[in-house]
Order: sequence, then structure tokens, then C-alpha cells
Amino acid sequence: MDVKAKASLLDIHKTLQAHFGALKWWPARHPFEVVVGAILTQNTAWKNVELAIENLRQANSLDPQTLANIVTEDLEQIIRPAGYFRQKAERLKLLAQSLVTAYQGCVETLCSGSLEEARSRLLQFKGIGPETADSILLYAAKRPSFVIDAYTRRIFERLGMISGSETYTELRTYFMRELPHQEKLFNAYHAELVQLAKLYCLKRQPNCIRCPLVDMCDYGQTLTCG
DNA sequence: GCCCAGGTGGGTA
DNA sequence: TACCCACATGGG
Repeated sequence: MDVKAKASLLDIHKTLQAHFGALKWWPARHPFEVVVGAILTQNTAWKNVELAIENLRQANSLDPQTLANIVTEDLEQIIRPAGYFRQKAERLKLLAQSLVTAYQGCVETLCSGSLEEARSRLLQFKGIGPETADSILLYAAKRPSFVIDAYTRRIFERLGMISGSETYTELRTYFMRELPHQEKLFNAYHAELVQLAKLYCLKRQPNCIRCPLVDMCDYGQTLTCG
């Protein structure tokens, strides 16, 4: 991968940390809620995921045992606000069933073993791709697996550090090669990227003049955040 | 009404 | 391997 950076990934993190303060992430109350949120948020605005999760809470269904036994059509209606509700209902139910029968209903057990071993295990589930797997590992199981999401791509593309055509694996390998494997660092970094994207790099209202990274990297034409 | 959002899996060449 | 497409709701 050809990386044209004026700053290292660690420098960028330090700048963002200085700007935003200490950020810690995933807005969930327990590991299983992270898993549910990670699946529900696939290509979906987080606001809609919140509606679906609140519905699950109201229905007393936000636990592996209940989801493993729930009537699929009922689950579809409960998570409907999150979109793709038929797909997501089926996948959530299958995952919950496996969690209960093979892993004592425990997300940490599902994510045990070596990092890449746990990651491969997660990737075998229908509906868990690389980003969802890494989100579950990092935010539910507190394991140092760097998450590449649309925000990460957009930001580093606009920084001119990546082309945007890299595969998920290439980007993850790059981040994990350049950064120390620390769960707290990966957590904070991703939280900072999400915050940065939401404040400065949304497509409709780019505002890079005040972006905390503006003096740090050679943005070139990407400064306009087009 | 149109565009987009914290992806994934299946099909085709 | 590299595209292309379906999947679906709610907010701007």
C-alpha cells in the first residue's frame, strides 16, 4: 500500500485526542447489546438502530436466550426501524441460538482464543462480515482488533493517505502494523474518527477549515472534502 | 421525491 | 478476483 503521509497514524490519534479529549466507545450497556447493535447498524443510520434497540428493550428481548427462541416474524417487527429487517432478524436469531447452545450465551466465550482464531469464528456466521467481526471483538470483547468503517475510509481518503480502493483486509493490516495493539487505543481512535467524520467530513456539509487535522497532513485537493 | 446511512452475501463473468 | 445487485427504514 502506498501511503503518502506527513503524519503517522499515531500522530493523528494524538492530535484528535488533544482536540476531542478522551473518547470511549460503543454506546451499549453490555456486550450482547454491542453484538446486536453491530448487526443492526450495517449500512444503516445509528438513529434507526437506536429505535430498534429501544424496541427490543421494551419487548424484554435484548438477551441471547430470548432472541434464540423468539418468533422470527415478531423479531422482524421489533427491529423494523433499523431496515433490512428480514435479513437482520434471521441473522440475529441464528447468532443468538449459536451463542446459547455453543458458547453459554456468553459473547466473551464466543470471542475467546487467539485474536485471529476468534475473528475467523465470527466470520463464519451469516451476517457477520469483517467490520462487524472487528466491532464485536473490539467493543464487546475488548480485544485489540482495529475496525475499518465507512468513516475511516472517507477520512483517510480525504487526507490523501489511501486511494479508497484498498480492500478491508489491506486497511486493517495497515492500521494494525502501524499502531501498538492496545484495545483502549483502537477504541479511542475509532471513536475519534467517528466524531471527526460527523463534525467535519459529512458529504453534505464539509467543514474542513476547522478540522483538527487541517495543519497536519498534505490534504492537497482533498481539502475541500468533495 | 431524492439521497444517504458505522455492510453483507449471493450471483455472474 | 472483480464487479453488480438486493436488502429497507427514517431523516435531511
